[in-house]
Amino acid sequence: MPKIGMEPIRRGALVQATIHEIGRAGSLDVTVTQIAKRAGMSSALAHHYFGGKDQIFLAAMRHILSLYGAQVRAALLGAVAPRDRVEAIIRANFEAGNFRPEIVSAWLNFYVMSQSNDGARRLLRVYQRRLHSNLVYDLRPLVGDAAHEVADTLAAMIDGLYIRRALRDAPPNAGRACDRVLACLDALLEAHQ
Amino acid sequence: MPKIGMEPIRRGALVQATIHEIGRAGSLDVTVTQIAKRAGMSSALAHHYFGGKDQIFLAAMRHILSLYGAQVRAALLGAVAPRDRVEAIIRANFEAGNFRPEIVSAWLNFYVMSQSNDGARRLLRVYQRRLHSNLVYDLRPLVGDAAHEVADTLAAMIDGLYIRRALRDAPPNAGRACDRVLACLDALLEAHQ
DNA sequence: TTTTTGATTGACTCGTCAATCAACAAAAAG
DNA sequence: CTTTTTGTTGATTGACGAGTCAATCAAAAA
Repeated sequence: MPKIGMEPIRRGALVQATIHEIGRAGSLDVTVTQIAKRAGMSSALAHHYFGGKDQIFLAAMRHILSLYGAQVRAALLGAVAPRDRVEAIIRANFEAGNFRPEIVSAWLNFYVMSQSNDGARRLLRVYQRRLHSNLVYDLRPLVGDAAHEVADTLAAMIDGLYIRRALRDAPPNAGRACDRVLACLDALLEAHQ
Repeated sequence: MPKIGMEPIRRGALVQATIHEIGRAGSLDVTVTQIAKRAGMSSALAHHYFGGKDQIFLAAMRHILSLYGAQVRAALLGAVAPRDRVEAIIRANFEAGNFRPEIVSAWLNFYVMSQSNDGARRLLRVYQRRLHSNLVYDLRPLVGDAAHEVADTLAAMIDGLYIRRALRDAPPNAGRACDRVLACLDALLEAHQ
């Protein structure tokens, strides 16, 4: 069975399995053996490819973030006017997949991890900066110097709505939440002329 | 030394030590022995009084929540008009102590814990419900049936701003964040007549 | 004074888990 | 047909940590 070119396949399988297991457990209390088993290999192989448990988690999070980034970029392709672009960014954040339980679990644990792990902290900062600057870029034509302020407000709302999914049996306000942010956006735009 | 009536003192010391250690570690990867040591006793005694690690964490979180509740109640004493009362609730959430690193750490870990621990889930739901109903009570005279919607928006912003403190070296926008929520509140009130 | 009772701990058990390693299998290279 | 490279695992190690228990200590009650 051992063919060549297994590495990317194994890495991908481990990343998928990690996300799945984190979702199942709701925490990072997941053993490398569990992850490896779900990915169809031994724990030794997981260590071989990733080096350690933290690396596996970071790889999973990097994967989630890259999907997220692609969604935002895709959403921005069809939008031209600043107002539409801001809406597109917000909508991208609320796309179906992003609120799956495993993804929410991963995010919550990622926040915790970023408090003690340098790699996670850097990664989180990248995400926050990118969201912020994306928003500011299109908000500036709309509200001028208040762009930073409005961007922070919107970003906080987006993150906050994630937290409210921490309760497993949260009400099914999937797109409802998105509309709420958009309503807030309109109110803020109005307030700044 | 063994006198009578030690229990409440020991429990209090353990709760304090737990909050402190969670802040130090940034995660729940804290041993009962560490906590007990900081509280000036053996780990066996911690188990004796609380029964298990989870119970200790929950007690710490209940303590944090009770302090928070008291702050909100105190803030509401001086406010009469609905608009002022809503502002009081928001300001209470941003009071100095609530954003200390240990408290933020405790909250982040609490969210994670609530995904797998029933006690934590119940406790979190209590907090969310109370904040929501407090806000709705005073928002209804201001915006009518939109009160629920506005309350959710404000609650999400408050929670979201907590998350942004996950990065240890977050910018020192202590009261700045509060003003941002208030600005959003005004914009939303305006939007709903 | 004796007994009871709460406070307290050191030592121990039992389980878990990350990480390592030696060894084996198959394909590619020479 | 050897040698090297890549893939793969079972077995093991070493450390750590939650929870238990029997035993000790001192005050208070009888």
